[in-house]
Amino acid sequence: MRNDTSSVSTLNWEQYSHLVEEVSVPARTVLLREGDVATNAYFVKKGCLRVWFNNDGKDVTFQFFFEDQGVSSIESFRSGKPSLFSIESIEPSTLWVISKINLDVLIREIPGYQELMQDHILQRMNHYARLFMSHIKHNPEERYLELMAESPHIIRRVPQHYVASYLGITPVSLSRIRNKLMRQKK
Amino acid sequence: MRNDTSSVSTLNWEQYSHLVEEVSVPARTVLLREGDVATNAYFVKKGCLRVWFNNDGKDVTFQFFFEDQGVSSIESFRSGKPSLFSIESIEPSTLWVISKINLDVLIREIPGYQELMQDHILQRMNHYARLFMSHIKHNPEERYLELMAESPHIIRRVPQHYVASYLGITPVSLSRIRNKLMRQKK
DNA sequence: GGGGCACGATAACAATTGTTAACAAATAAC
DNA sequence: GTTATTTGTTAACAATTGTTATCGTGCCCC
Repeated sequence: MRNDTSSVSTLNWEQYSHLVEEVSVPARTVLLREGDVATNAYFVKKGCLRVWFNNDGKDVTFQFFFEDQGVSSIESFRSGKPSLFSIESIEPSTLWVISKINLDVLIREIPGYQELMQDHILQRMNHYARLFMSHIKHNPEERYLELMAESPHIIRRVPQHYVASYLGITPVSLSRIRNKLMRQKK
Repeated sequence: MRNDTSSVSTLNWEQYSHLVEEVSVPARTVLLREGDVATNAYFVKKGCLRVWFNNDGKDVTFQFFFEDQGVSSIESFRSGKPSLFSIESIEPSTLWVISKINLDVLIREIPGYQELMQDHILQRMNHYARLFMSHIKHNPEERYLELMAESPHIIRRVPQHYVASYLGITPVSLSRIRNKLMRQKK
């Protein structure tokens, strides 16, 4: 399996308005369905998204996107093969949508795109490496505390059962961990 | 924390013998100690290495390297800052060692080094992403079975307690999982 | 070949997590 | 406003994992 969701570096999208379309969607709207071929890339203007795949009938959420982040299935986008995951809105969201064809134009228009992309991939590599290392060195409670410290916006805006999935535990277990931490705090 | 061990793509090291030195080390030899600044990069000719860091007095092993793979702390190497992890031999090993200065020369001599590096980083990103996703979708037993299927050489050559650490569980638990799988097989 | 060390299996017990189900509370849909 | 749906909490029980300790084996070193 190849995983490669990708947040395109911050750009001033307004100036490329001839190539991108602004779209508003309600909460829980699927933008790309697992198994379909990606034809668009998205950039979050307002709201948030999650990326997930089906594992024996259960959602596994492995990434969240918020304002000023871009997301697409690069692999499906480039290869034309079915995407291995779905992209879905969590909150009602406003997005810039760009088609594959227009993105190719855009790439030629942006100076230093290669370098942007290189930096971006290096950043993502470090992100995943840290996630992996967090899992082998911390237990679920510690991972939750780490997430609270490093990404409080995720805790604040993402429904708890998606956070549980992201932490690799069940919603019930996360609820218990929160309960335990609350009791300790008092 | 920044994580960036890196296996340089396969190269014919013999032809660069004026820049690299061949060194043999016994098992359990530390090549780079956590906290020290990296001055060398290594390439495994024979044997295997592990990369680990100290977490509250306990080893956490998060990567293994075998024949024809290169390893260094790129970050420490580039920035001159202390390395966040140690590199240590598991088996008696023969390595090609290259100094920072000579690597810079080498980089200029290798045609298409940038592209090699780009590919390499993309590969590593996918590797870490898969490791992370494996952790949130599988339990320890499933992860062990996956490791057996995808990296049997790790199971074969790496001491079990390092494998346990890599899987994010205790040696005792891994021993139980193996015992359970053996009993099921009969 | 004796002594230490690394490695792995197992036992006993505590702690955590998964599973299933029932029940609130909040939100969305009509 | 009433009805569904989604989300979160809690309980009860099973299963798994962590912790600590003991034991045995194999290996290296002197």
